[in-house]
Amino acid sequence: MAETPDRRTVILDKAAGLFASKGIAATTVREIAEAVGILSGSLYHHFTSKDDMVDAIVRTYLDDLVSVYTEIVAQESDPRKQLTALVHGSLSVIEAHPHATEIYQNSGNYLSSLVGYEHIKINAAKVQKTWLDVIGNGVVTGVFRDDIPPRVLYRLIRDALWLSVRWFKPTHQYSMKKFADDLVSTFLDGIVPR
Amino acid sequence: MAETPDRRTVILDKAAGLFASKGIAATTVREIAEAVGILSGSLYHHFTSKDDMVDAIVRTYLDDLVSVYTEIVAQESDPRKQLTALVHGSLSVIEAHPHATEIYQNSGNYLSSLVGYEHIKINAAKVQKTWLDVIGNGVVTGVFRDDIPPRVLYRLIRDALWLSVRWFKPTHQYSMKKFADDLVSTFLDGIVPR
DNA sequence: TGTTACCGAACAAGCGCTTGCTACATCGAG
DNA sequence: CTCGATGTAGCAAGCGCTTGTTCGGTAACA
Repeated sequence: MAETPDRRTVILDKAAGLFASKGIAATTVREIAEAVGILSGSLYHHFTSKDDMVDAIVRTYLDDLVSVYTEIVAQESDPRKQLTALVHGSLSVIEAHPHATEIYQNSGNYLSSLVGYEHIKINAAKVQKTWLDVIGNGVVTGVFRDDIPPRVLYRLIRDALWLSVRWFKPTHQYSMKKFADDLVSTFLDGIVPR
Repeated sequence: MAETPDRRTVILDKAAGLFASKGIAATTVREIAEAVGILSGSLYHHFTSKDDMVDAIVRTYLDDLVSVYTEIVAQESDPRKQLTALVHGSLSVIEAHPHATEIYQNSGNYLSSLVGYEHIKINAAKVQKTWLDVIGNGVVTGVFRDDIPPRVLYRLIRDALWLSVRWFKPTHQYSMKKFADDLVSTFLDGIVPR
């Protein structure tokens, strides 16, 4: 166990918080340094550039997400249960990396200009494929409706799910798990009472 | 009919396109000027600042949105039909102001630092209240389920609806109207066949 | 002759990043 | 145990560049 958390980790934490709340371009390296308690030049002992920090944040986040998704599709085969697990799994990743999630959802156009963008694109494609496979499988087996294109269903769920990081904060009365159940139920059963 | 479209309008159009695709902070006034075919300094004959352009773009957009919503709730009383009309109305506003929509959805943290932010906040509150009233009314009258908080339902629909500006482009086979119907149907009836 | 639209050139501020240097901890050789 | 060598972390200063913005001049037009 590290008694003192790694300096590099602290910097990434502070940077992620700033990137998430102000945007990447609007956050200066001087602000990041001040949040950590050092001067801006000293940041470059730990990272080669500002974009290097961004890359490290997003990379960790996406790797975690992909590994969670991989395990879900390996352990479950029923599309309905898979979809439920994907929602719960995604929200647990949001809880683990709230700042990174927000950065990834908000700053897509900045990320696409990064040097390490290939790695991001590959993982993003994996994530999308997972959802499309699960939904497509559900349509084929008849547990999901077939009159709406799977890619449309995916996008609706995807956006509603991931943008919750912008507004949803769990409370005693309304936990993250309850929210996940409600989200799943809304999409599976609809708003109109059955 | 204006034979030559207003210079100011042309500038706002080009600026909105750049803001939407690259982000506001990442777009320079020199880029905007070059897109119009003038020098950066000449922009300041038409606008007092870069933020002034942003404000004009978002202001027009939100005013249009609020007026569309106002007419909908005035002409329709059934919550289910109101919700359907809100979705269709929103998507027509997206078609009319695609760039402004994207700016508003993506650059919230930049907008919140604007001087004219009060006007934005007021209209944003009006929009939210419209949705919450419609959903809340549906819950009270029993046409919408009551086991999920209305503000959660609102957010799920809102995010799925407005983020479609990022990915949905109507085609011959799949029109905007069809997409609107599918989105309404997904939320009202759910993904599982009834 | 005034007004409108724009040019051309510049300005101050702020940006990411680099550099030369110091203080301190660690550690193997004597 | 001691002591020089080495690596780590940070400071202080500033460089080159880009940014939004300003301003005097000018050409076309009414």
